[in-house]
Amino acid sequence: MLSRASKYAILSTLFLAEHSSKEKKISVKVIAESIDVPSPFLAKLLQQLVRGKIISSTKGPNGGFYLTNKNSKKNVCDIIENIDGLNKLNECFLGLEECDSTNPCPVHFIVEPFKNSIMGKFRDKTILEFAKEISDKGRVLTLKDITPTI
Amino acid sequence: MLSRASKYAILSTLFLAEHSSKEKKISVKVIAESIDVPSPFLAKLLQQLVRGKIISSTKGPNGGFYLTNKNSKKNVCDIIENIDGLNKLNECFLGLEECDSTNPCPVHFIVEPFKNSIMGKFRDKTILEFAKEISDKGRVLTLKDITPTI
DNA sequence: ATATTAAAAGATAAAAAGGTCTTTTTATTA
DNA sequence: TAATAAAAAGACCTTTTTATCTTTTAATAT
Repeated sequence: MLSRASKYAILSTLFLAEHSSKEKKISVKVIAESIDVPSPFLAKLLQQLVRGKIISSTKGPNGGFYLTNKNSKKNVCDIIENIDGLNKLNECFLGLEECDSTNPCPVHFIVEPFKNSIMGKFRDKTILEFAKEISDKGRVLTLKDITPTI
Repeated sequence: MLSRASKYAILSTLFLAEHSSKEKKISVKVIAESIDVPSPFLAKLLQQLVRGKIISSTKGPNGGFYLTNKNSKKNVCDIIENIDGLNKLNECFLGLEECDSTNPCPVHFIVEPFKNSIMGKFRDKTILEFAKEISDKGRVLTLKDITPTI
């Protein structure tokens, strides 16, 4: 569905929304360990998100990554667009070049409503709102194996 | 979403359902040209589908690929399962190891209903029914650029 | 100023996906 | 039974994705 890159980017951004601020920047290393993702790879992604103005960063001691208010009004679609490109999500389920309601692929009318509505939700909710939901409802935010040690 | 391999496999199987029979077997070359897909790569996939009993084949002159009645009662899920494995479609949208209604990822309740409904449809309709719909409604079945030359 | 800390940048490597080519096997038909 | 046609099998290549490592740049604190 999405590339790992996009998934890591989404998780990181949500993590920053929940845990960082202009006063409390977070290093790649910490983010990578928290969501359990390879840190040099994540560094690349975060740099790209900075260039895309999805997140912010400063160098040096006490530097790191964080979200400005403006950043936190971005949405999940913006992240996907920045990393994978949006047509990754929009393209035909069977990979046909031309596939729309006038020239549909065999599964077009099964898949289309699904795609529209999911895209809608990923555009409607800001990162901030997602992050709020996460802390309110205690959603999972890591690739770590969370199976409890009984 | 799906690998190209799965997409090619679905298109080929639907193509066979529409155009082949025990009496009219079709060679990789013809299938590959019809749906516009690289033929040596498709050969591999078709061989795998044969091993998975999704399609049938015979060697030698007038040999080729075709569907038996039993084959044509398989569904799209069977094809995906054979090529990508079903968890490719089932796995968490954000790639989390543990993601279900008790331990949901941030987008779980957005994505889950759609996944279920799409999977349902891919299980309900047989290849035969899909193929009928294609010939009835004239759905597109090729990766070729079908833009008309005006 | 200098040492330090952390991101940025770039080069490189490993793995997976996608694709090709060659040889072998098997069924058909002439 | 020999020639042929087509799948099966397997080795190999290419590109993309994922991941790592090293060096450079820029803030900050001392």
